[in-house]
Amino acid sequence: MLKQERQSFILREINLHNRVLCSDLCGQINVSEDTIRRDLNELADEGKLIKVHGGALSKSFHISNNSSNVYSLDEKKTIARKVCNLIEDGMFVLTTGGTTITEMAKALPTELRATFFTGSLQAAREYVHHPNIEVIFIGDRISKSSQLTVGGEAISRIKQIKADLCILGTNAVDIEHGITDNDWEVVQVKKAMIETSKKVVSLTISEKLFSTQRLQVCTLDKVDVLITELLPDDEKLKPFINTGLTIL
Amino acid sequence: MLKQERQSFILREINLHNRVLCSDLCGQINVSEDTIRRDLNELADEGKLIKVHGGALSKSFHISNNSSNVYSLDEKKTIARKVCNLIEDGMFVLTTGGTTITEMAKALPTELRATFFTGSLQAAREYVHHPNIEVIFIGDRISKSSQLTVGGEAISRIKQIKADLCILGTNAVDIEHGITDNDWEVVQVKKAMIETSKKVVSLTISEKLFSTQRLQVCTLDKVDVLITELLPDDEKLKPFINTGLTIL
DNA sequence: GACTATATTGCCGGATAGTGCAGGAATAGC
DNA sequence: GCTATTCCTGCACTATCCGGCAATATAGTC
Repeated sequence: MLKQERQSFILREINLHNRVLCSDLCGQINVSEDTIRRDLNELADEGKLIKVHGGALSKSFHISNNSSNVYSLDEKKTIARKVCNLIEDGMFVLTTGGTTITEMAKALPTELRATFFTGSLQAAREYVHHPNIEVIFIGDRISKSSQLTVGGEAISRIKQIKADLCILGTNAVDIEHGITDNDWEVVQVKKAMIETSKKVVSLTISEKLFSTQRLQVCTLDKVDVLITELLPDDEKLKPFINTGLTIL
Repeated sequence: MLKQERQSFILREINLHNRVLCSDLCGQINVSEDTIRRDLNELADEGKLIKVHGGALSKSFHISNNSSNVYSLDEKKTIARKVCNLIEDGMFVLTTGGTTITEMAKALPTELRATFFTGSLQAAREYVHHPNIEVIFIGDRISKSSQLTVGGEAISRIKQIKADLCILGTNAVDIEHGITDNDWEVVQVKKAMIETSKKVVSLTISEKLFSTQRLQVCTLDKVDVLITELLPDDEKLKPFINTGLTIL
């Protein structure tokens, strides 16, 4: 293989997986690690990737996806790890957007093969980086405030999908009012998602428990699983357990 | 074998495999490696391929894999400024993705009020930042390599839109072969976009002029306006002017 | 046909690029 | 602290490149 070919291969690999290891690459391309290292150094000099000990990282990933200003990042990462366990190979998964969903997308195991449906630009951008996930975007008008598809067309598309799992990034949850939100159009979309899915999972940081907003998305009996960063036996979650929800 | 024969054989070979080796070719054609090398150098001077140590690479291959970081940013900004003049208030604009389109999105005047349709995640993310632009995303499966919507659903949606303007980020343009690309699914989408639009604008950096890829998107007579970073009276653009295209 | 100018090709020798390997330095993880 | 990788440097070997030269083929001219 020619040098330039090899470097292109490395760049493709990096755009796909966001990172590469010297040891992996030398197996895939069948050259010595020294050669790979030299390639990575050259590409790093050209500014096409970021060289790190043992491999290299995608530059775009690092710049565009710096989660530095995400609120409660650690909590969201904890949530992300938990929700990954619910997703199995071959599933059809319908998701909303938001930072929690974005963190989940990053935490998805590499070997997972599933089909993800979403109307969120942020979420879709994360999903496409995953090597084995098929991404279907639900089209229609994009709401500027939420960067989410809204509108009748989107809703009728969603209703055609019979998803195994619906993963909702949730703004407010309360025993009495269930899941609530503040954007009418987004609520319509979420309602459609819940309706068409076999199992509904709500992700939320504990701070948003017992809070409400103006518009109801659904009552708690529509929700199957509630995931927060807390341990399932936490005192705060007791009232939710009593409603019959599964807590993770 | 004649020299021209040999060179066109090499070009065919390169379009087929994206790369050739000096050592392989001299066996196939039965001439010395020196002759092959001279041929490759000539073809490289004419801009028909990229010469590298040990062989040569297809130009398209090289460009498409290099665009991951912002390649030729200044040129793209120049293009962006020119295309903005074509967009008027109230228009329905259909666009593809790519870095050139992304630059255009950033350059759109704040007071412009128009409706933009796209299947590109990158482009959509830029459009939503604009205060007065309505963004409609064309949904369906997202192609990982191009981060663009592809598939029959997308194509049938596109055909329902009667756009005033279709703005194509273009990978390769040539007098004889028109606009060409290398991803079958993306080509189908672009074809649909061209078909349904009143006016078709092609954006490309001059480096991609006179280059071809494997699959034809459309012939030049389908294109109304060609925009590059060059001045309209540039020598390189002469052949395109002769075809009746408007050059900006 | 004879001659000349030019293009094309193959070959040679020195220069250069690309690769792998070895050994010591640097780094990450425990 | 220690150990295991990973990194870097210098070196050797090979493939490739480049310029010049000679042989041959081609085209045009008288």
